Amino acid sequence: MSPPPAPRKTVGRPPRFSRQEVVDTARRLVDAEGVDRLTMRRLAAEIGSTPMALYHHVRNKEELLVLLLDDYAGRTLRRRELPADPRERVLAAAEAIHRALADCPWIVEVLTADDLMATSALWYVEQIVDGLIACGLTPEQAVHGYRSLWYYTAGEIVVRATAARRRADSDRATYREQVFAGLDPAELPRLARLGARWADLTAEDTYPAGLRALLTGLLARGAG
Amino acid sequence: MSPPPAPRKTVGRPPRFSRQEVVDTARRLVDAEGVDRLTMRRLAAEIGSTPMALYHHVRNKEELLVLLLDDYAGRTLRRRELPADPRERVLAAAEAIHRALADCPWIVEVLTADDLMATSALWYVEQIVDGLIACGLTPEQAVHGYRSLWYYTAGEIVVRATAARRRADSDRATYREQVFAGLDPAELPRLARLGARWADLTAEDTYPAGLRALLTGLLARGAG
DNA sequence: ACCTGAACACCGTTCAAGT
DNA sequence: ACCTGAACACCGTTCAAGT
Repeated sequence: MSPPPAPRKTVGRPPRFSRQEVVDTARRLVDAEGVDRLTMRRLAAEIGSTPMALYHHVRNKEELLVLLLDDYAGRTLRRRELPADPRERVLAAAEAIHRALADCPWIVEVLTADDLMATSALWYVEQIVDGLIACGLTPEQAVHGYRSLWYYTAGEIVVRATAARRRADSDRATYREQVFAGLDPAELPRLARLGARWADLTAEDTYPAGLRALLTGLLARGAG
Repeated sequence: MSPPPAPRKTVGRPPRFSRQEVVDTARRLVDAEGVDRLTMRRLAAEIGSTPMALYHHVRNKEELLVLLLDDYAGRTLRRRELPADPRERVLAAAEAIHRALADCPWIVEVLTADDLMATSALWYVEQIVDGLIACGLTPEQAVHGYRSLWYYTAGEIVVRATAARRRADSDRATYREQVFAGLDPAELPRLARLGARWADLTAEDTYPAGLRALLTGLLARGAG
């Protein structure tokens, strides 16, 4: 009903900086010093302004982080050629999303609701849903399948990132080794027998294999 | 080589409170007011002490959170009867872990490295690994399979929790609806056609179905 | 050994006022 | 409309001293 608001001209004071400049500066700050150092005060100083000026461009810090992630996804998730075979297309699209997130170490702090991905990575979501339908799933099954793939992918990212963060803390690694070394074989025979190998086995990158297994299962269900 | 340190008796000042009291009080605080309100200062006030006294019982706030999660897992993940059939046993164990975490809304802040679970939920991990081996996987495949199930489970929890947190923000839901309503059918035909149904479809609980699909795929790979 | 008080070096955000 | 300054109500953690 109502038309888009007409561009107001020269009402009030002209802006000293834009929302995009806020996001760009935040990105530079995060890349250079890590997400912990991204504070409203620090960012304002970097821009050469005051903390409160930022609140004219973003609602609050959470919105800034969402903007930052969208910006990141928009620039790393460029469309690329995907395989024609639908199954391979689903795998390639999921792996593209996974790779983009894995290369973004601050992602976990920002987190990962599914509607966050949806704004910037919709093209890849489309490829996954379409590929699943081409493999024989109904549209409903395809959406549910996409969600399962997304849970698996997001989980791998989160677990990987927290594990990496904890690895810095060598005491904790030692503690886990002690736990696994001291397991009672009568109580937990499988884990006790695995013992020290647990650390090596869980250090391997099993994302692609698990992704394929999940897709196999999703298609088996759809077919059955 | 060195024996465990002999229990020192009456050296220095007797403690006013124990580490377990710190954890118990923290749990009460989190249950009553949410994890955001758990600060060292608030907790010290609740205990009737000073912030710095806490640092004699926990190394820092992060250790306190890990302790808290372990405590929670220890009291909710009690062992229960699981099905004899190995496939059903794996599903039941994964669902038990999932349920425990889903009932714990502050879990995402604490996060979720796999060695965290391992200390308190080892019995369930054992059931999963053992069940996978009984289904025909090698021990190595079983550990990798457990990890895939854990990624999927952790991802569902994280996505669910952030989605719930964002649901309070009704602007964002409206925003997503707008995005889906305004999709170009020529660009993203599948998503455009799904349109408003996306919200309903993604609101459904698909954890159990995806879990079964993943397990099916893991066992198919193991067998093939 | 355990606890306290004071301090350091910060946060995100609101409010009232300026241009 | 946009920006500033000052303030509010907090943080986690260190340090030096007390018992």
